[in-house]
Amino acid sequence: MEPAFGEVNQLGGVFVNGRPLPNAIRLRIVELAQLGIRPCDISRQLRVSHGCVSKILARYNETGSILPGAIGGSKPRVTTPTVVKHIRTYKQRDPGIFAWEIRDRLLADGVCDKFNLPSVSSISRILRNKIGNLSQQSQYEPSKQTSHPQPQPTLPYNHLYSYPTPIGATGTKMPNGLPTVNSYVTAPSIHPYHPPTQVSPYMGYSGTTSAFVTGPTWQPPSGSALSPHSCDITAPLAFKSMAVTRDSMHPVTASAL
DNA sequence: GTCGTGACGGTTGAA
DNA sequence: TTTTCAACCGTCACG
Repeated sequence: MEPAFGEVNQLGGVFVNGRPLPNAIRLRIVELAQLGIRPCDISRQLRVSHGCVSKILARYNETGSILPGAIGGSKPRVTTPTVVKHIRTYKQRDPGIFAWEIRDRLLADGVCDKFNLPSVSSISRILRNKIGNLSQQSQYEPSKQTSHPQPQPTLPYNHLYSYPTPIGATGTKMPNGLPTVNSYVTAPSIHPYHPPTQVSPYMGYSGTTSAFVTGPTWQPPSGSALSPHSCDITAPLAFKSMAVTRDSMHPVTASAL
């Protein structure tokens, strides 16, 4: 894991395997596409594989976000304290109850929905590990809250996955639920990347990534009709805040520094 | 020549 | 502290 130099693709572009392209590049891809430039030309121009261009554009069309998905982590926990509590209750009421019956009951009682319903094996594990050796009082009883409270499990991934509409926090969102491309634009706002001082994997892109926002070759679109999502150019901060919340994903800052 | 897609090797972070 | 696992990434090759 020493991505200081990155790798060079067939087009001569530099990338870091396993890491997302910089936001500036991603943004540039979307911008060029909206200017009517074909993906194959974008691919050549930015030296990004056409598969990647295709993927980023597809994602943008689908989610309205140029940002990559959340890398790493685990699925949100479904065995919340509440769920465990209910399972324990079911078990106490009916010691012979099967895990699958508990599962059905959790669903029927509205404790869980189909999205956060624990698997039978999870329930079995709970019965074995948390309830089987539970004396009488619960470790989740408020009166027994000696350790730190369990992290609220109903939102564990939301903070990561919320950025398909990444600027929702700032309220810059189009009626269709998608942010505008232009909301990401405006040079000073796109500063998630420290300019590659020495050896950035992205120096292969016709200059630094900051060249995309400050260089003479790219004028930020001024809210013309090129955005299918209309033209809100009032959100330079939107991108900035988004970048801040996701700055950990930045290849340069995360890997090369 | 263009584009969509799946395999692949890689990174990441929660459990 | 280390390992495991499942998410994601971009590239490449194929059709």
